[in-house]
Amino acid sequence: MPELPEVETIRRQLAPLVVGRRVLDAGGHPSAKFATAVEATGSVVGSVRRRGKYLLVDLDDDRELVIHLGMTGRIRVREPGAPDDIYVRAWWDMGDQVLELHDVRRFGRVAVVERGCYSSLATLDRLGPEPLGPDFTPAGLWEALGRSHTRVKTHLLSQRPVAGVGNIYADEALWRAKINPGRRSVGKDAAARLHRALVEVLDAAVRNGGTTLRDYRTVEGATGTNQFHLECYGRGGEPCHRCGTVLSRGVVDGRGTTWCPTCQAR
DNA sequence: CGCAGCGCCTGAAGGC
DNA sequence: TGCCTTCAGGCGCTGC
Repeated sequence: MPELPEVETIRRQLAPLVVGRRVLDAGGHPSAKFATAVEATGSVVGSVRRRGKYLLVDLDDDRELVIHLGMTGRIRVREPGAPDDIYVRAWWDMGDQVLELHDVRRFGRVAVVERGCYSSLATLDRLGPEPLGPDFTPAGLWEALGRSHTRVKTHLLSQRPVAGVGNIYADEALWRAKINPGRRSVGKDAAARLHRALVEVLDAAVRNGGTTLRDYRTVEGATGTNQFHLECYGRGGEPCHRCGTVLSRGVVDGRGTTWCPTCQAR
């Protein structure tokens, strides 16, 4: 599941391949989530940016192509004329190469919008600060968490207190910060620990090229290596690396969750 | 406006 | 072996 580190890894690889190139033709799966890919036809690609888990491809006519990878989305750049692949949900032909969104489960989506106008994309429109940028602060996180009584993990997944955190890094950061994922309020000290944990976990994951559990691949088709550094996610039933207690596995607001019942006691 | 609950998707894995 | 069920889960939408 591509979260911030995975999308950032993709962004870095994609940018030099497409910047300055013109979209000669484009198309998408007939569903509304992908059909608007065609609207980028004729535009020239500017910079490739990222906000949270959203890939933002600037176009030269004050518009931008927004791509979300959902659960199983992959970005590929291939030579034209390759055999059909039934899972290509959107494509942009740039002449001697084709940019593709490959997405088995179709949880991803594509949109072409006026630059910075995200009213049609509610989550992006109300996205929290970038966790690896200057706007993400311990005090700001504490304040954001205090505005809600939603369980802290669920709140993180909403993308509002901070951008780009999904199930893997939520579990990792909460474990590192020693916060129970089901808590409905977080004190100032705990918020500061969570802030630090999020920055450390996400920064390390970017340096490791993302976490590949099953579907995630870089633009070049490689796997990340961060899966070898996970302390909590996917380790239910195994001993906590801090205290040795067997990690619990359960469901928090419908999301599979792993935590240490000792380090992260209520 | 906030938020809980539901539906979208399909391959993999497990049960019998 | 093969069929069936369950699971994975980000996010948009609906309705209270």
